Amino acid sequence: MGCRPTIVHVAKEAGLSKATVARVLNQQTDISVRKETRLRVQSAAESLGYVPNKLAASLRSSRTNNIAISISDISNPFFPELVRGAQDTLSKRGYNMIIFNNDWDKETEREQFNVIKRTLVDGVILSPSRLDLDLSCLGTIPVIILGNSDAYPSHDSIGNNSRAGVELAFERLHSLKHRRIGLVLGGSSKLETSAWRIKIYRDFHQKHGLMLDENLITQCKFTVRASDAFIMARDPIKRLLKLERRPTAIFASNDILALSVLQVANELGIAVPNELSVIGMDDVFAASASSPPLTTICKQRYKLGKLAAERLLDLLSCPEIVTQKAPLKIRLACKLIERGTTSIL
Amino acid sequence: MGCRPTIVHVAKEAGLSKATVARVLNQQTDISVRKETRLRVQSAAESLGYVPNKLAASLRSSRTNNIAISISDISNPFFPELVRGAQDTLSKRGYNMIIFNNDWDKETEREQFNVIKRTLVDGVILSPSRLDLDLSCLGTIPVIILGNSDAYPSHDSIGNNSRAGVELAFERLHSLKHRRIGLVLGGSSKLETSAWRIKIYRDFHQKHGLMLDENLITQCKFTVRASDAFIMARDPIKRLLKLERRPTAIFASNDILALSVLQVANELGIAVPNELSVIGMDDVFAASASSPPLTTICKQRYKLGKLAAERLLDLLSCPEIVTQKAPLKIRLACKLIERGTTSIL
DNA sequence: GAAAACAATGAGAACGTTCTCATAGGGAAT
DNA sequence: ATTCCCTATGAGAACGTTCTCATTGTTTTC
Repeated sequence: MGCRPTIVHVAKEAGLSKATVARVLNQQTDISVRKETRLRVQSAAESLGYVPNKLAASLRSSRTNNIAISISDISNPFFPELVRGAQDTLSKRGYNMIIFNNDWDKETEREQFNVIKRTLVDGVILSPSRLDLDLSCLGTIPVIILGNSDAYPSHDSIGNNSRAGVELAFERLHSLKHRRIGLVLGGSSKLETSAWRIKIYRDFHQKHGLMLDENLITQCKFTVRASDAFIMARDPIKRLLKLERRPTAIFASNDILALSVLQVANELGIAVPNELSVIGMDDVFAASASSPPLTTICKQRYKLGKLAAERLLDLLSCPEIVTQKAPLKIRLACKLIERGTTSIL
Repeated sequence: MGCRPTIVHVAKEAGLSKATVARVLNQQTDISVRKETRLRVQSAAESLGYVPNKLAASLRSSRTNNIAISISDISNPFFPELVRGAQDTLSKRGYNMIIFNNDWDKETEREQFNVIKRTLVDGVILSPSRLDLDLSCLGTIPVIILGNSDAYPSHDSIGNNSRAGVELAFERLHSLKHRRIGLVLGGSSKLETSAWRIKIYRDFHQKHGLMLDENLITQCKFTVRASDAFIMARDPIKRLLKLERRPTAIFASNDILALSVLQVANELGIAVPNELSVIGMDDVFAASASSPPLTTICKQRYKLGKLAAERLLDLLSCPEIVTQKAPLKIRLACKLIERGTTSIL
């Protein structure tokens, strides 16, 4: 036989109609099929090596069991574990995952939305590249937003409570008697993500009656690839660490930048944590593997993906909850993971 | 209109048949359609907000434009970049990628093969969990094997030339005057991957007339999650570094283990690279971000994924090459990336 | 003993494309 | 004028399922 056997072949082999075969093969336990019939179908399917054609099934039932996940870059250390969390949940329930990388590019993302719509996925897990994204072109596909933004009030969103996490870092450094704390940021200060961090930084200084030294705020270039960002951050960090009154502690807005701080400090002969405390953010694998291991604010990446997937599955199995209740807004708590890069002044 | 418009709606709107609409929308430039007709179709499609249904198209044409990639674990630092390389190539040509994680588990992998077959992907990029894998159940789907094994002689395979890479590491350490070189391996010595490394280690000693000290061979437990492997490796590594005659240099079979060496050495007050040289393997992101940055044998992960995808696309666009020629076997060269963890004795 | 209910199966439309073949119209060749 | 060919379009089957409705027995009910 040239091409693969279809349900019709199985039906013929078993001497039954394709309707009956379908009933057996779809395990619809509620529908009545004689036991003997069931066995006849199963042995016919087996002997022919029948494998159902998901395409045809999807076309007819308009359920594909495919989920799209749109992120900025799978090779950015932040994402793999998140994806894994989502995927473990999805595959357990028979869903496949299609990944899209948008490289933080609005146009790419837009084009991918079109692809997603053509592809007819059952749902989308979306880490938006920007806050002003038009989701309408996704139509009625259920979407879960990753991130803690309020830019999508009508969608479910699941994120980390990064603000509280950042405050946690500053407070910890303060309790360790640090009073000159550097802030290392990725991307321009005009970006929303940098802006609110600076605000928290200011509020922190005000709250504790500390003088704020603008020189301690360091902006690093934003780049798509993590390894590039790591390199590009070196110069501004070197400048920061060579200030005549250099900071005694640094908070970096992600682990990649924090690790860059560690490396530059090492090269300049500044001992971490004795002469400089460093706190990063995300708890990427490389953070636990540095020497000394990086103290960091842990975002629950795996759980983030897991919860997003679970919520999506809920929406799919029971669409009423979409309209019935207000959209779900989850903010996962960030934890301080104190490793080897922080010490009392 | 409740549901999305189909090609029939567009045809009606444009006052044409669906055949003509299909001709226009599929950009078949070789087929003749009047310019005016073309425009009429396009404006009709636009005004209705028509989005083609890929499912139906795939069912009819039996081309899905989906590629499956089966790897052990996307959250293992080795894979994201590889995946990215494949994906960049694929998406440029209009293919989507579906990811499967098998967690090194044969049963999981087998089950996923069934899913893949149901899903009707156009091709598979496969990083096999074992060497004795039965690929026959994938039927006639084109498969590209990732890895340098010869276990699949009839399939195309693309891998890194790891053996040459390992030799490179030993030779480099030798040229730096190291004569007591430790070997840190992941997984049991019975595993094929460990076995051939040990063989190279022995051959290296023989070639240079060095005495081989079995105590310098350290096996670390194999675990699925990289962060677990990193932790579990600490004890055996500590034992190695506390030997009365400890090695002056260490080669670890992957960066995760090498970083673990770095961390333990740091804790024991052993200065790297002055008192201990370390070479890892893979050039994972964390390797460049450690302090000092890790000298490592670089596997070309992005290129690996890219080449696999390109080859797959070649097979798809021109199936004859499968049968015409012998299977493609590519071994990408490994390079030594000398960073800060190696120095002359 | 007829009607009703139920269990088990079959027939065939529908999903939205692609693709093959047919057909209409118009110009060139004979 | 007839034939031929070429261009532009249409008609409708096919892809392999799911799903609705119909049909056939068999059992239960009054």
